[in-house]
Amino acid sequence: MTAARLAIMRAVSEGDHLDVEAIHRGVCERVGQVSLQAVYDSLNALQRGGLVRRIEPAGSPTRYETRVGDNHHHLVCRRCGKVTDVDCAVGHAPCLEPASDAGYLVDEADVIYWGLCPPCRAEAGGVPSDSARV
Amino acid sequence: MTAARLAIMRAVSEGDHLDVEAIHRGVCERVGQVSLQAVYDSLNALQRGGLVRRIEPAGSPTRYETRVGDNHHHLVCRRCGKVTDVDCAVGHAPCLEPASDAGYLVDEADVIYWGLCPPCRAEAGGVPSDSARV
DNA sequence: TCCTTTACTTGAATCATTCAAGTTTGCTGT
DNA sequence: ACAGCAAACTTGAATGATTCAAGTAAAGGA
Repeated sequence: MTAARLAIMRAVSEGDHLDVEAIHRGVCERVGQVSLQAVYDSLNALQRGGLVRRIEPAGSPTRYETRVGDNHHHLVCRRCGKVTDVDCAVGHAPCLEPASDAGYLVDEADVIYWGLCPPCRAEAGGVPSDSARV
Repeated sequence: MTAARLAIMRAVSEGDHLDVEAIHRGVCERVGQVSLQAVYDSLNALQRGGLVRRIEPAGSPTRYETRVGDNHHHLVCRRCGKVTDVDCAVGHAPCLEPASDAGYLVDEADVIYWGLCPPCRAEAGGVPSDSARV
């Protein structure tokens, strides 16, 4: 566990669901020049080790958080991409076990709620024809 | 609505969560040479029109299905990428509304159950050290 | 101190998807 | 029938996040 990796952990835990580029910037601010690939490499290692969690919303770059080990989900803004944590809605049973598992050995349930975050909602609210799509 | 687009609809509805390349192949078999970009373009149009649904599991290319309008989810195999439909586990309330919406205007809940499909499970089952990761 | 492993660097490659620009097609109104 | 127009399609190039490759540096164990 090196200085660079500690800086990555700090950047991820102090940031709010940052993407790799943002983490890279944060790390460089703290410990000087670190290559982007080192950040990719380290994040993969940290994820394998269970220290960070990956969030991969469709159509936007991967993000990372340090809240691991619990069963929580995410709200993702369709407009700005912001990610917000949500606790699991239903205890944990239905979230980890589908109605029928079709023979699958399920080990994780990934739940993403898509919508508009408050600021984007306010901006889009002025244009009724836009929000009609919802 | 052209012949090419009808062929796309047929390929998607007869296939099992195909990706764009597979749809393209299916379309070409039916109606002759169609460009890949036409397929991308048409699939986007069909999705905007609500005729097909997009499934974008992290780390694998986008897939399409024609089962739209209902609230169902997906099992995705970590090993081979196969996608299988699952009905919603809990009525529909918790699936469309998170415990706390944090002010978001939520319009969709995306649920993916990750695991191993039966064939991959059988193959991986022989190596206990692998399944320990689960 | 030597040796092996892990971390890191630079540079190039990959791959799905989109952008751009121009051409063809098919329909609408006159 | 025909001009005009929008949608569909084609080819070719670009984008961008991520990974691969190969070599260097640093760190820890014997």
